[in-house]
Amino acid sequence: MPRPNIKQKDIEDAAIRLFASKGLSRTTIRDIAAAAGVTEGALYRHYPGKDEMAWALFVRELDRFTRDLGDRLFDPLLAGAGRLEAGIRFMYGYYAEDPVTFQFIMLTQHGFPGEKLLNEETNPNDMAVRFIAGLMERGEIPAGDPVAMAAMVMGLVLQPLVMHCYGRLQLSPALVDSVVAAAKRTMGLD
Amino acid sequence: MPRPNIKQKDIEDAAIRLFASKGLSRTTIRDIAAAAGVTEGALYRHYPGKDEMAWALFVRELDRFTRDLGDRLFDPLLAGAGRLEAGIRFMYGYYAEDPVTFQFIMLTQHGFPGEKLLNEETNPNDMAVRFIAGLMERGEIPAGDPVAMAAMVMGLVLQPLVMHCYGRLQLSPALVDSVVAAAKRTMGLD
DNA sequence: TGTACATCAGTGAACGCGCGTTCACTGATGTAC
DNA sequence: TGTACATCAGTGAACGCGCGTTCACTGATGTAC
Repeated sequence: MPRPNIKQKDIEDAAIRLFASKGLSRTTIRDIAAAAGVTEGALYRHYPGKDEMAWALFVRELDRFTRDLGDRLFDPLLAGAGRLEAGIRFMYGYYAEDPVTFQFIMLTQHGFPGEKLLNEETNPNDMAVRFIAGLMERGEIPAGDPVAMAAMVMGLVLQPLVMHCYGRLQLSPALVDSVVAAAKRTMGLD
Repeated sequence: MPRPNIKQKDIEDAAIRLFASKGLSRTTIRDIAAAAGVTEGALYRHYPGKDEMAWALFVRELDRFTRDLGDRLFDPLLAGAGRLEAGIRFMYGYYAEDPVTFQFIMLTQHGFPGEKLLNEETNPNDMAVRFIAGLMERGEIPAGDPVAMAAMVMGLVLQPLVMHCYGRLQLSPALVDSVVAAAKRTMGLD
């Protein structure tokens, strides 16, 4: 009856989609299995359990996103303003291309129990802090607390995307332009 | 054995505290009852169920916060810059005074199923949109999309508080000053 | 080339725990007379 | 003032469903000889 196949990707795609839309705890193993066209036991061929799967997918996607963001924020061909702009455009492009994964990354972070992530070095916040600290050290922007500045800029950049998730705000090239401009002004890069 | 008393406040305080720290779905009725020094059934004397209690508390606290925020953003004695500054200082003061409730308001919103809140008119986002739209109409700040501007400013203001929740960022008067300055610059109020 | 065997993703039914909820009860408080 | 009664917050034990997880199984694929 069963014809072996590569269902793992189906399971992971379904899990990310459901986690992103319903949240970790309101998504059940049965939800995922049904959406992937698989029985419940199949999940346990690839992951030891639901929580482990969620965490593994979260880390995988967050690492991928953070690494690509870092490529922009530390592009050796660009100066500070260009790096910031490239980083912001990357984030908005990523969201436009794969909103489900982006939402998964953004909204499920608060859903995990012990703050496992916050010790890691591979997350967008720490990346932004290092980027800003570098600019301050080289005198490209006024000195200050890089952690505070990173928080303000990340909030400014990401909140419009959150509002779009909730259908409150339309995305447009003009919006991205205004976010870039506002971020530059906030950092003192204009 | 039982001595009747006003345990309802104990239950609600415990619930808010647990919801804020562990999230809605990882907080159980037994957690709340134990923290409030009450048996599980007591909760059902005041609310029809767990979800209804969580939602009622959330709406109550969000309404209170939003109303007080509105008092600052529409203070007839102040102009635009003063209103913005008063609103931001109110939010940081509220967080400093009652971080548990603030965290409950900020972080549990994503934990509810159908986006019940987003239809309401009594939430900080809509308040900020109306505030900014008013400034644009009166020409106090450059015209633009008030929804987009509200998202950017709210993100800029709130993200440092989120980072403080996670122990990443210290709060200080200087930080609040820099947030106020950055918000004014973002809105074109300087 | 065919045969025997190990591997392993997926099945489908069952298990059992944790959770929200229920319910008959208790006893303190307030009120009518 | 005392007595009878309604009310109602809180008790504590139990219920039952939904959930994550388990497990004996199936059958397709790859490999050794």
